[in-house]
Amino acid sequence: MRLLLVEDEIQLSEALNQILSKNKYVVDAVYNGEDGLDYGLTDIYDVIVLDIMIPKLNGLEVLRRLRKENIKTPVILLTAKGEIEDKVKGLDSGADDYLAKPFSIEELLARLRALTRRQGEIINDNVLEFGDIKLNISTYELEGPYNRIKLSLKEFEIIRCFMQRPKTIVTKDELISKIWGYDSDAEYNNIEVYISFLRKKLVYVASTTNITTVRGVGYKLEES
Amino acid sequence: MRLLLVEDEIQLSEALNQILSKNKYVVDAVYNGEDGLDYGLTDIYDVIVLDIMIPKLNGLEVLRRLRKENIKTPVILLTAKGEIEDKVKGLDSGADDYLAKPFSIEELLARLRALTRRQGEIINDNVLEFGDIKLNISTYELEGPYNRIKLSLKEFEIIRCFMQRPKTIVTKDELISKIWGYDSDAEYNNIEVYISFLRKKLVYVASTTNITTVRGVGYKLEES
DNA sequence: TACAACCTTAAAATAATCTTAAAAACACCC
DNA sequence: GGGTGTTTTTAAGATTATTTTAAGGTTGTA
Repeated sequence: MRLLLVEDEIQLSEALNQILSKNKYVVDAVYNGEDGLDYGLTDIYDVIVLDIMIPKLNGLEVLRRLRKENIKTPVILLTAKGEIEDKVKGLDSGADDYLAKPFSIEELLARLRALTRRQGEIINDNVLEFGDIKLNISTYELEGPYNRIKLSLKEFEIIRCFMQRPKTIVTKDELISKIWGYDSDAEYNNIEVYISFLRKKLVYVASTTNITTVRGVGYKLEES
Repeated sequence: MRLLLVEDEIQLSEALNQILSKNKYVVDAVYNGEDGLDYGLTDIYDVIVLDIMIPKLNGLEVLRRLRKENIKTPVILLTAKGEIEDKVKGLDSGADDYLAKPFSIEELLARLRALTRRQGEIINDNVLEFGDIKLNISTYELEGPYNRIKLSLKEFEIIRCFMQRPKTIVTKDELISKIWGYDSDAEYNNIEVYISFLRKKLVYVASTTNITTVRGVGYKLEES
């Protein structure tokens, strides 16, 4: 689960980074609005934690521009006390949630869980499930009815995309920008190779799910 | 074993720092409540020694907020004589132990040992167990079915991390921040070297457990 | 049938990790 | 303080897993 943290107070940022990392988020921390926007635009994050009062470009502006560019990543805004009512709640800022400073870490974690859960996955501690397969987020292992097998990093990231929104099409471009980076020049064939690897492993664990190809578009994970 | 020392009297702080360091604690010293809270929130410490009468934010308040943020690090409160009865013992402050000034260093060390001992998973007096190996916390010895061998400090701390939560992945970054300090610039290769040492010692004691590597992520301790 | 998209496989390239040895730092003892 | 043994760090080459590339085969659709 990739998380972008945009917070200029170094102390707070580092504390949050530690705690979030401990809670299995892969955290990128930046310290001003400009960087926040740049990073956010890559669309590789599952959730963004965004302070409002930050240098160079304030949080609300960052959020507005992200939404304008059609980035739908869930955002939690961090606000100093009192800021919420006036500026934020009033306008439809496009945020998914707010949290007034000072906040409890537990509350932040709870809201993060809520936000990331709503994206369609069934989370069980740190396991992603669909049909008869389980993907262990912390061991990178894929488990089926009769077997379990280790996945490489790329294999893992790809099947994770599928399992986050099963039965829906994931395009090749989406996979490339999510896994290789948005400015990557990786070839479609790269994906095809990994899809082939993954299909073999799905057979190996004896799953009834399969990755079907949607010609000209991409792939989706289904139960057969 | 990482220790946070929150004490504003420079003389005392430095003296304690010296002694604690000599007793194998990795000490971070701060001199007021605010910093104490910030550092404590990072949740990287195994124990916190916290004076009550300190500037900016008093020790009890620091403790209260740590607990509110769900930081469970054991805390020893240092109190001037007479403070205990009134303020501390009465309220459920969340402290794990108290020590009235002036105290003997030996007493502090004893209580620290007691506090840090109670943390492990399967503890038998001061032995951590998993599979067919035992790790003696006070002698730094690793014991397997057919042998026993002394570990160096770093070797000990690393395998201790594994044995506190066996079968789960411990990342390299986690190990570095836990054992070398969170702002350390130790290289991954350091860990790799120690993992190699530890594997040899696991073979030497004829254990069936082994440290498996999860490429790109970290290591975990397993039974084979 | 022809073409484009896709699949599969093996090999080459890259990157992470392992292992060793030696240097440096540290602790201990006289 | 100097010598000795231990621990930690650094460095370099070997090993292994992963990722990329490339080439030829297969499939679906116009």
